[in-house]
Amino acid sequence: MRITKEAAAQNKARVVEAAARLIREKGFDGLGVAEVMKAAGLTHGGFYNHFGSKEELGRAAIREVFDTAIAGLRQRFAGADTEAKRVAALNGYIARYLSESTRDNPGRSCPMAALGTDAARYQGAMQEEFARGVERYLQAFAEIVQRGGDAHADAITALSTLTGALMLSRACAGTNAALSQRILSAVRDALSSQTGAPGMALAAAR
Amino acid sequence: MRITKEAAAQNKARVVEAAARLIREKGFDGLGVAEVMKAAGLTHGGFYNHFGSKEELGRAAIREVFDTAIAGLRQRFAGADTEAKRVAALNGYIARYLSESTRDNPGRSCPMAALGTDAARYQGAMQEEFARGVERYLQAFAEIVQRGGDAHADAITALSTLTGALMLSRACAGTNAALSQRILSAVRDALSSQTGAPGMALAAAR
DNA sequence: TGTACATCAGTGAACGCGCGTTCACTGATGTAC
DNA sequence: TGTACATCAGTGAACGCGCGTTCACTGATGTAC
Repeated sequence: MRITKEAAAQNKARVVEAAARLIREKGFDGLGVAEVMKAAGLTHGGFYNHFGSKEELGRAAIREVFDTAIAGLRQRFAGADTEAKRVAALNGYIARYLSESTRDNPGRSCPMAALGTDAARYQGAMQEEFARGVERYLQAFAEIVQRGGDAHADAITALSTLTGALMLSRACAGTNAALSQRILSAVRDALSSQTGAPGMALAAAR
Repeated sequence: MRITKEAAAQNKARVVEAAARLIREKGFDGLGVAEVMKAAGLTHGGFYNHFGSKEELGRAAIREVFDTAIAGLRQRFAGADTEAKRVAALNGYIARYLSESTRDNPGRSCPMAALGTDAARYQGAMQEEFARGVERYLQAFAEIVQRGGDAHADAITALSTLTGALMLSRACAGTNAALSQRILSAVRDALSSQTGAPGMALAAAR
């Protein structure tokens, strides 16, 4: 039965949101069209009223995931207008990024740590969307987090360390809880010890 | 037609080697049983003479991948018995790990950077095998590369940075060559600037 | 050391399940008059 | 503002392809005597 244009747009948005969560939890290959539609409260048949293909949904989900992540990043540093506040926000960001809670909820956290190695195999539009997302996230991170020095290079190094650590921590979580925990705390300590250093906050090296 | 036991064992080894390359290139889901058998010069029907399931092959491939990687690591530092040689080997390792050549040949390089986010979704035996591999690699890395301080923690931080950078560099390679290149060189520079520091070689922070 | 038979690695066709995609249908919405 | 008709979001069955897995078969190897 036909529904309001507005209702249809909301349905589509819910499908994209569901996909943004599920793609991080299960990967693009592990995600089913029917499953996503069900998670959005719909049946699978109507999928192609909104998307030309599963890949088109994948692309929309990747954009959504980066949009959310970047918005969250900006919000975390929104009020940090003094050096002290900036350092506090930075430490909070690190502690949260490398927390058990984040590790155990990939569906709600960093796109790069959840999809990074898959993304290297994406084709066409999905590959483009992911690369654009990485660039946007790095850009936002460099702008917000850093002053002086080569901000972009520092942002790259810091994010590499963060995403790598979260990814490795997740890979071990199910079977070696101690190692998984040690990865989180080791990298947390390493990065936190730098946030106070003037002009090189969050840079893993300089 | 029946063949020599020895020949059969060689065939199985070739299948595992092919899988070890292909799983890094395409991921476990993207890898087909028939494809792996063909790459090993066989037909798909005989697969179940060697393995109980595709997952069992996956497990063997993951072990093989880590075995190869750790052997390569050990070899690189084999003759480094002085501090100067150790620093040189370390710089060589970093330069190679974060090279275009490595980036463009996932099938022959680091398991963690090629499979990390997939591994977080592995189940059962594959998950265990991967986690064991990470632990073995970290152990080898800590023993070989580091002296003094908390070697294991430093190894974790350094490897997180390396795997994260290689992964991100690959995700951008197809669509944003400049960014991909910048990721490699930024992290190369950041890590290389530390290898000479006494007692904290390769530690991203201390 | 030969000989006869059982074993089993490899082959290629076939099965069957999952999943992306298509399709006929429904009925409320949007629109033309 | 009503009215009649076309549109189209949503439904659920069905299609069809890919791929993991199974199976009957082959013939050389391994083994029992």
